[in-house]
Amino acid sequence: MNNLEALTASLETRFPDPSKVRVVVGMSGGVDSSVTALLLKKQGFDVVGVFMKNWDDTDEFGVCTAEEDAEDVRRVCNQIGIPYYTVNFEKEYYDKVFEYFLAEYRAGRTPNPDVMCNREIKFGEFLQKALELGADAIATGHYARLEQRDGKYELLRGVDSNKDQTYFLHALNQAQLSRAMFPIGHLQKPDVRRIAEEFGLYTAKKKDSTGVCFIGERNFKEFLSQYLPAKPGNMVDIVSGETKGRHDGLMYYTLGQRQGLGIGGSGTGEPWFVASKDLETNTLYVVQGDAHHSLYSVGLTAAGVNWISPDEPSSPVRCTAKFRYRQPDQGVTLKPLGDGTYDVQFDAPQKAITPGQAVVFYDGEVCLGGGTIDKVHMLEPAGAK
RNA sequence: UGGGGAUUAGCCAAGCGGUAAGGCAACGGACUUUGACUCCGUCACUCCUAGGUUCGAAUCCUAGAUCCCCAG
Repeated sequence: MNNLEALTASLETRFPDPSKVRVVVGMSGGVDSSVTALLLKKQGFDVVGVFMKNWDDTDEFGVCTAEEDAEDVRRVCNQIGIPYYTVNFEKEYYDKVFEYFLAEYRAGRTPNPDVMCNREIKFGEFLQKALELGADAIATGHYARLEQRDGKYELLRGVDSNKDQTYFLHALNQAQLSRAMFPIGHLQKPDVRRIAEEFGLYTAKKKDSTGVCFIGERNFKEFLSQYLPAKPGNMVDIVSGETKGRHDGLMYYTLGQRQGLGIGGSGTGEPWFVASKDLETNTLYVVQGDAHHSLYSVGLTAAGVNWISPDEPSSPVRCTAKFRYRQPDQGVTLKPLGDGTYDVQFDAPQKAITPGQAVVFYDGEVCLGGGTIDKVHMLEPAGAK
C-alpha cells in the first residue's frame, strides 16, 4: 500500500496549491484517463471530467460505442466523486482532422489523424473550451511527461517505454504544453491497471482501445470507401514490370504493406510488399521479399516541423527519430532547410518510410518535435549508377 | 488424332507403393490510440476423371480429359 501511495503521488511542481487549481480531464472511458482523473483528485486538484464526443459512430447496425464509453466515464466520475460533462466537437473534428485525413488519402499518402487530433482537438478546441469554462489546465491519459526548464516546457517520453505516446504529441507547442498535465506519464501501464483495480474503478479491466481516435476500430477498406471513390488498377512488379494482379484502389494500401495484396505463389515464394504508388497511372508497385532495395530509403524531407523548444536549430543536429509509432529510435542527422522543412538523413537505411506519416525527433528522453514525411530519398541499389 | 512431357489446396511446390512437406495467399487471434509491419494459429479424409493390380497407391497398369513442346 505504501508502494501504491508512492505511485499515486504527484510529481507536479507547477501548482503549489492544487486545491486552487481546476483541471479538466479529457476522459475517453478507458483505464488510462480514468486513473488520470483519480490521481488528480487524490492529489487535491479541483477536477472535472469531460467526455468528448467527436464522431457520430452510430453504424449501420445501430451500434454506438461512444454511448458505452460515455456511460463508463459517468460511472467512473461518480466513483471518484467529480462532476462530469460531455462536449461535442464533431464538426470541428470533421473539419480539422477528418478533412485532412481524406485529403491525404486522396493525394496517395498515409496520414496520421491522431497527431492532428491532438494538436487541433484535444489540445486545441478542447483546451480552449476548458479555459473558457474556468479551467487552469487540462489533463489526459497520455503516457508522456512534462518538465519545466528555464521557463520552457519539455515533452519527455513516458516512463513506460512500451506505451510512450510522445509520438502522437510531438506537434504541440509551448502554449499548449503549458496548460497540459499527463499524470500517468511516470507510471508503468501495469501500475495504472493496478491502481484502477485497487480503487475499484469501473474501467479497471476494460480492454485498451485502438484504431483512429474517436472513430475506433474499423474495417479500414470498408470505412474509407464510404468517403472516397475507389479506383481499381493494376498491381505491378516493380522489378520485372510484370502485372501481378489488380488492386482495389491505391488509397487502401500503404508503403511496406503485405496483407491484402492477394498475390503469391510465384517467384521466390517470399511475400510481396507495396513498394510505391503511381497516382498518374493508378498503379500499385509491389516487390517480392522484404529485403529489396526498393523498400529502403536513406533519408527524407520533413515538412511542417514543429520544434517544441523555442530555440529551433539553425545548423545540422544529431538526434534520433521514429518514423512510426512503436518503432525503436534510429540515428539521424537533421538539416534545417527553413520554413519548417528539414532534411533528415538516416544513419542506416530505413524500411518503408511513408509520406504522410509523422517523423518525430528525440534527444534521449526529450521529444524535440517532429513533422510530416513529405519526400523520401530512396536507397539506390548496390552497383547502380 | 505421329512423338515426347505435364496434371497435388487460390498460387508455387515436395512426394517415386505404406497411409498428403514447405512457402505465398486467405482466414482467425495477439500486438497497437494512425495506416502498416511483426508474431501466433487454422487451412487437401485427398492428389484431373474412370476402371484395374496390390494387404495397402498421389505414387504401378489401362482408358479418357485438359495443357505444353517437337514434328505436320
